[in-house]
Amino acid sequence: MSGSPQRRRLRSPPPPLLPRSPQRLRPLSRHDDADADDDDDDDDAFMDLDQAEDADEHGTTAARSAGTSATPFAWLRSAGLRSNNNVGPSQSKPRQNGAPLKSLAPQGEPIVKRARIEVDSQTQSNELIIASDESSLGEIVLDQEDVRPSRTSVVDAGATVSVGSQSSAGSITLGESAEAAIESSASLQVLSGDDEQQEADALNTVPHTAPVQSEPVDVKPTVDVKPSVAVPVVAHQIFTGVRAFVLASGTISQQRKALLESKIVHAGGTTSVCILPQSTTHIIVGSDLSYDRLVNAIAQFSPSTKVKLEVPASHAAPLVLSADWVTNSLVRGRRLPDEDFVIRTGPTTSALSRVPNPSSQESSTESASPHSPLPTAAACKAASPAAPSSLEWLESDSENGIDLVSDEFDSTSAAHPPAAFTTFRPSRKSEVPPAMRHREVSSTDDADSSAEDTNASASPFSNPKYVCFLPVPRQHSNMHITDQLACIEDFYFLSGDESRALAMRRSLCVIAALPRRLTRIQDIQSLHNMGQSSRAIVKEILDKGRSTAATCMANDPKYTTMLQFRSIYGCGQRIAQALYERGYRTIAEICADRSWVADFPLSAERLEWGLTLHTELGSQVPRDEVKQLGDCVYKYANTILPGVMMTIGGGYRRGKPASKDCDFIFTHNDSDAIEFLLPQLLLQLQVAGLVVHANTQVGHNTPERIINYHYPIISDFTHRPLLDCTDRSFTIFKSPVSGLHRRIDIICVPRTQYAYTVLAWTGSKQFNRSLRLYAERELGWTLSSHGLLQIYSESGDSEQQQQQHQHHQQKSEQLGRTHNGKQVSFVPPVLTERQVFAQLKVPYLEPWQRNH
DNA sequence: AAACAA
DNA sequence: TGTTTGC
DNA sequence: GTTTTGC
DNA sequence: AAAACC
Repeated sequence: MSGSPQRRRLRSPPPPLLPRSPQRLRPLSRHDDADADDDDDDDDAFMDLDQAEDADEHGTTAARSAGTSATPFAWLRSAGLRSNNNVGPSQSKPRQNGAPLKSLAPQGEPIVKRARIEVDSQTQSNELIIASDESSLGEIVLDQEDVRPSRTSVVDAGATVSVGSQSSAGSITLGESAEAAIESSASLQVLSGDDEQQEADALNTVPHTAPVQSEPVDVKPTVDVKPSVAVPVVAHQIFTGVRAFVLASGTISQQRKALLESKIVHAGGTTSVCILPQSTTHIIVGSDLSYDRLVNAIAQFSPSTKVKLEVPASHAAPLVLSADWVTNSLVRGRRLPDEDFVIRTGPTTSALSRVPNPSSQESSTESASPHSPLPTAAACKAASPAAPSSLEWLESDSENGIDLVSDEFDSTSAAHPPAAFTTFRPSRKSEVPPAMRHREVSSTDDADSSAEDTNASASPFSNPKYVCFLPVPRQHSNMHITDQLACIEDFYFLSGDESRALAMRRSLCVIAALPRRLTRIQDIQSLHNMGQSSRAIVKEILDKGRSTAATCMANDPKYTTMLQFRSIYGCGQRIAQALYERGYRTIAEICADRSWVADFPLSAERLEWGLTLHTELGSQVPRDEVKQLGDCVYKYANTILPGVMMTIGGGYRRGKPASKDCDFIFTHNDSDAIEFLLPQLLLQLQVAGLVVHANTQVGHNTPERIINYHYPIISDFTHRPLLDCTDRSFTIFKSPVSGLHRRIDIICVPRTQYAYTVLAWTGSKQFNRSLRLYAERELGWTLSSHGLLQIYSESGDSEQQQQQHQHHQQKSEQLGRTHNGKQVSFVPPVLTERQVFAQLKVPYLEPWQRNH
């Protein structure tokens, strides 16, 4: 199979025909950034399908990016980058002394001798960069005076400088003591060329042999090898020196734990898999744990530790903080004071340490604080002012475990915890009575009301479980709310929290579907997909007109910058983040300095196109033009294959006045006829000079055939699609209408799949996800752009048996094939979208009602 | 869904 | 098997 | 309490 | 973040 030696060759497409000169690019105009599109769907169509486009991108990028390269940022790499705007009192001293350390082995590691410290005044995030190329380093403490926005100071490594609080951004609270020191071993790291992350972590724990540098620090005027592209700041290294243990319990699930850990590590901190008094600096817990659970859990993870639940007078043991400390700090771009997030739980059991939020009654008084990321800090302060009760100590029988007081038990990434740890994990027995699992999800409530019987009274609005039952128009009476929810969704997505982004999008859909302007929070109190957080946000908007969280997020410099990057064709969340961390802050910088090419070998070509045509591809295609382009392409197609049918999908079909791209779906009643359309069509369009670049995937073709249609066709034959015959091409089209380059997707499918394909490519994305989730959970069917698959549940409660379809699939034979390990069969295909809705038992929604 | 990297 | 991107 | 969240 | 699943 595989065969494809040539496959590889095919993949290397001709270089873009367009000018690649970066210089020519104009910087992105301000306006586009934000969002003209974003959100919504712009992307519209969705579907599944296929794959990868031209150059591949993928993986690696993110990971390797960091270290490798060279480029102007090399100096950064070699230097220890460690920014630290806030050195918590708790960590500095204590750590230095008792820290368990593993010796740093690296022999040739460069050590920082001279460092350059810079405050990023632009973002006011107070990021510091410490760079150096020398070896040997001592304790370095920054002096407050030296840290001023826009100032750069050269610090000797051996010297001790103290950092006081910084005034400008108002927040950095470095230890109040002017002494707050940045422990050299903890704060300065030498990143070697590759793998900085790991090394950094490793180095982090290493105490330098000589804590104090005796070495003379040569302070020769450092040569700040500043890269041409400014802002080579490592973003948000706000957790430097932090070694956190994240307790997965309560609101912190395993998944959330992993997410928090990755964020901590990303921001310069480290994590551990158990609690070690001398190494762990913070214990991150959910704010909903009872005192008993907390004590219990901590005991299980700390072989011998004293943990205090209060802000300590001394800092000998780890601090127990709410997870909000991490998230709020990240959002704010600076490390918030520990005190505001200390879990103050008295043994007084009762007090469930609902931590920060006083008014836990969301029902009536939902202040945005409960879980909304931002405002919390403030809320905390207000709420937990006075009495820090006495410090509470938790003592666990030290014997309990092995004495692992060594770092062996620390793992930077909890991902691969040593087996040994398993023993320390809390034995969470889920002895839930198997009973009560009524599978009757019936309450799916048909679109409207119908169900909800019991307490239907609550809301005057229809309340289905899945938003695909709700008609969502493009414009509605609560745009002021949904715009802000969209902002929060985007923020979550860009920050890597896809689950929250999804939840926020579902809530957005619920609000967008309301028939009239919302005035009373009670009206949405019991609606599905409107949870505590979403309601709190909406309530705040109803009360004050604006969500604090949305506002903070919208003003977050990293977020706005990444939004810009994401507007580049070929640049997704991952690459946007990598670019940001590499120091880029504007698209113009990316155009000017191409050093990233080596870092994203798999995405480089696509990015080149995206950058070169950024302004053109970034502009929306007016409805009229979409139609005209459709006519244009259709003429070519109909000439090649008379009788061909075409539907314009995407946002156009949903009624948007302008779209991000154009989606044209072709079919033909003669099922086999469509088979050869795409290659020929592309060839014609290319010859005509309309298609400038294409990324094509052809479903069931022979290699020879593809080779014949060389040019823009890049395809692969290793796999046979589950339901064959999906030909698609993602092109860059030179519009004869506007003269601008446009993104056009051409999809060709057999008539039997057409309804499903049009449905899928019409979107919106969220509508698709919701519909597919509903189909799977409630009907046991898998919906894709090719058709419906019935999954045979082992329980054998087969509903109507479907006759299967002849379709070949790679691994399985005919009928009883498997999909994701389960037995499946095809549901008889239908010819119209309405029929698909009927099959799914979902009330039909017109395309313009699918703007979810 | 699909392509890659590991 | 896991990551990334895409719709 | 844990898993899933679209394909 | 929310809901389903066990």
